[in-house]
Amino acid sequence: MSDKKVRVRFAPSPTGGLHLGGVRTVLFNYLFAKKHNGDFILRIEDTDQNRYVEGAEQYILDCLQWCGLNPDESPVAGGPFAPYRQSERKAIYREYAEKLVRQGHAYYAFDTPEELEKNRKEIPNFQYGQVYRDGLRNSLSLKEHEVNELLDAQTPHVIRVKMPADERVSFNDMIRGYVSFETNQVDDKVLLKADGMPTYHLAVVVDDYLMKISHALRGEEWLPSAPVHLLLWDYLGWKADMPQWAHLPLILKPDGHGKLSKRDGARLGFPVYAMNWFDAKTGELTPGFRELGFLPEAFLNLLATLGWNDGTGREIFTLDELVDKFSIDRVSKAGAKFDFEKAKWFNAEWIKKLKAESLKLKVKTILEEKGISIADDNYLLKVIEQVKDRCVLLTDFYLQAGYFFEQPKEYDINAVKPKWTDAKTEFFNNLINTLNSAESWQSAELETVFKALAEEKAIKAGEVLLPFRVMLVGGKFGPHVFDIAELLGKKETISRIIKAMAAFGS
RNA sequence: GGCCCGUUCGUCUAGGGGUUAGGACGUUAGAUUUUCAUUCUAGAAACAGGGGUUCGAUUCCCCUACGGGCUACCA
Repeated sequence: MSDKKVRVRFAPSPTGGLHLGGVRTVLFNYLFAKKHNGDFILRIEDTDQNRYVEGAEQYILDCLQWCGLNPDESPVAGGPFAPYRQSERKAIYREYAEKLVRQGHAYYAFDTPEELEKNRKEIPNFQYGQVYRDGLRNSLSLKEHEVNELLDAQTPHVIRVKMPADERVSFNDMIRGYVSFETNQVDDKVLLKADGMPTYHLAVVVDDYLMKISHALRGEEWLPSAPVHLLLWDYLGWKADMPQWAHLPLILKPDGHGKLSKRDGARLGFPVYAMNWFDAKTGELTPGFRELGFLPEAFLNLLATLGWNDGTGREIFTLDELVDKFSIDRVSKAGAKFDFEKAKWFNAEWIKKLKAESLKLKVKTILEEKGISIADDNYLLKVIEQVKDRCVLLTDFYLQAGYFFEQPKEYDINAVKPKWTDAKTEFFNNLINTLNSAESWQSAELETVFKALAEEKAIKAGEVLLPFRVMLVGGKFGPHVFDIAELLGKKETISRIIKAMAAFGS
């Protein structure tokens, strides 16, 4: 690593929710920056007015905050290179685009979208570049006075980069190694749109330069446009300051093939966004990992190990540990299919790993959303400790912990009824009395008392254990019954037995 | 179609000229838990194909196949 300060950026466009691939790109940028004591910058690419969605910027900020990947500089945090919203930097881009035109590396193009559309339809393999640019309406093909007239008349136009002929552009990708392109194959990308907004190609170069970005980590889908960016860095005279590139492998659909997309979530039954995203334009709600019950620690962890590993076989890492272990040369080249089962495993591991105290707030929220009010935080802590090993998602706490706070609304009758006998009725009636007179209320003692009574009534403990569980819990699940009874307390336990007896219809 | 990138169990991956090709998820079987889950043990499961180079190739090279990405006044 050179002694130049490491500065990386993530530049999402506020056109929708934050995708899995997006979060992973942020994460890798963040890890890389922090690993080298550098800065992580958030820039907003809000230059596409057609696709811009109100609220998306805030949503992205919220996602990053949920994940704990807070930027050092951003439209909100501010910073020395403000503004960080590209729409607010419009004038800057125009200046550089015009400079490129003056240098002869870019030109004005007056073709309308309709004309271009027609060409694409009629000419096979049409591309605005080497082969066809002379036949189109631009400042390269038109006479100077014609161009000036068009410009004076405020004719809508774009600025396109002029790709050179017969050159080979190459660079060394931090992940892929040597990559090279033939300039003849690359088209003259639009740099500045007719509305004066820059395209990604111009903006990324100008902003990365101005914001002193040292390393650019982005998705592999950007690889084909890398030569455009490389050339721009060169033409603008900034070659020496060009960041080092890294193109991250894509996250693919778990079935079939292709890049994971928003639609896949609904189709395959798992989220593809970090958090719920409500699109105000379409009125559509796309579910997120957070609301499904994922811990941010697990979410980050699973994303980090999708395409990266530390070489030891270890899979569970905290964010700090990831920062410590991260190394760009251990990022794999091949795309990874997303596996929701493994994602859930990560979450289960994290729920087990985290202390009840760390889970408390989130569990409390989930229970309260289900209408369960929590009066005693200490009690909640004990409950969480009891059940957290059996939860895969945070939302599982409703099923696994809910009965500690309210009596079962219904019982798994089928588990009890067929084997119910008068002897059992008698047993439980006796049990109520026994428990009523119990002096202490400890799990182990309750178990002793319970079993002694069973023996006295000549009933196998196993015969009444399950009914007892169903009385307290409502179903055939949960921790050790007597631990549950202990937590529930004397009064509540007895009350549940009485209530259930009635429900069992005995 | 063109260009670019990629290819180890079903999935995520480790490895790397000579290995019983390792781990994890999932799966199967068993143990423990008088429920369920956890936990534990064991099992099945992979180097895309063809040519080189080499004493030896899954590993290096080439070709093919397959997969993916890009090919917008979207990012």
